[in-house]
Amino acid sequence: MPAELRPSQALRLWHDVIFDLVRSDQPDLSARQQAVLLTVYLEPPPHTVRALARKLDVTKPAITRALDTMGRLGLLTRKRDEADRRNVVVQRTLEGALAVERLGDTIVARHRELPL
Amino acid sequence: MPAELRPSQALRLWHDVIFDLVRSDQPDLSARQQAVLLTVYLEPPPHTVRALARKLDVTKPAITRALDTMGRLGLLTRKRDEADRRNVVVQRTLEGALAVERLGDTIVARHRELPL
DNA sequence: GATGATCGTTTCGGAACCGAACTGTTACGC
DNA sequence: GCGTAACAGTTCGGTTCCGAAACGATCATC
Repeated sequence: MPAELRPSQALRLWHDVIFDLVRSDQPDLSARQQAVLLTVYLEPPPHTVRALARKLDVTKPAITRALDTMGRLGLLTRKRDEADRRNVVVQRTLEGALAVERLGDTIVARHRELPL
Repeated sequence: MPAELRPSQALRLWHDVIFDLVRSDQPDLSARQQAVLLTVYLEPPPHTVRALARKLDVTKPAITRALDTMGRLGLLTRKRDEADRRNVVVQRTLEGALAVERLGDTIVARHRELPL
C-alpha cells in the first residue's frame, strides 16, 4: 500500500490521466475495452471469451466486439485453443504491451505531479 | 506528491477502478464523457461548450452530445449565460457531485488495497 | 454414432456516436 | 444601423455499439 491518497487527489489523478487519453491521438477505448485489455495484460493467462464475459459481467457478444476492435488496432490477437477447439484464447501483442506500458507511465507521471 | 507509485501498481489501480466502473450498474461513460464531467467538477467555472471543446481538443458537437447524454442522466445541466447570451454555461448537479464523489472513493479504496 | 452441452461468432433492429457542414442567435466594431 | 465574428445547436451520412436470439463447430457421454 503506497501511502494514503485523498479523494481530491484521486479525482485529480483520474481527471489528468483521462485528459491525456482523450487528447492523445491514440484511438480512445471505451471503459469495457480498457477493462478487457488490462485484464488480459495483468491477469495470468489463459483468457477465454467466456471467462472475460463472466468476469466483467457483460454479454459474450460484447467481448467478441471488443476483441474485434482491439484486434483491428493490433492490441491483441485471438487463437484457437488446440486442446479444446471450442475455446478461443486471447493473446498479447507487442503493440498492446507498449500501449499498456504507456498508460502505466502516464498514470505514474500524473501521480508524481499531484499537488499536496 | 503522495509517495511514489510503480508502473505495475499504477496499472493495477487503473484496472481495478475500471473494473468497478464496468461492473457497476451505473451508466458507463466514455472517456470523453468522463473527461468533461471531471473537468466541470474539478476545474473552476465557468465552463462553456467551446472552452471544453478546445481544452479536450474535440469538436463542438462531441461536447454537445456529451452534455446531452450526461444531462439526461442528471449529472449536469446547461444554462444560458445571461451576461453573454451566446454562451451556455455547464452547471453541476447534486447527482453529478455524488457520482464524482463515488468515483473518488472507489479510486481511494482500490489504491489502499494495492499490493506492495 | 447419436445426443446434449458448451464454445465463440453472427444476425437483428435499435440506439449512440462520429466529424463536416450548416443554421439561428447574439455581441461587437465600424 | 450594418456587417462580421463568435457562440451553441442541428443536420447529414456513415460507423460503432448494444443485448437477445439463433447459429455452426466442437467436445463429452452414453
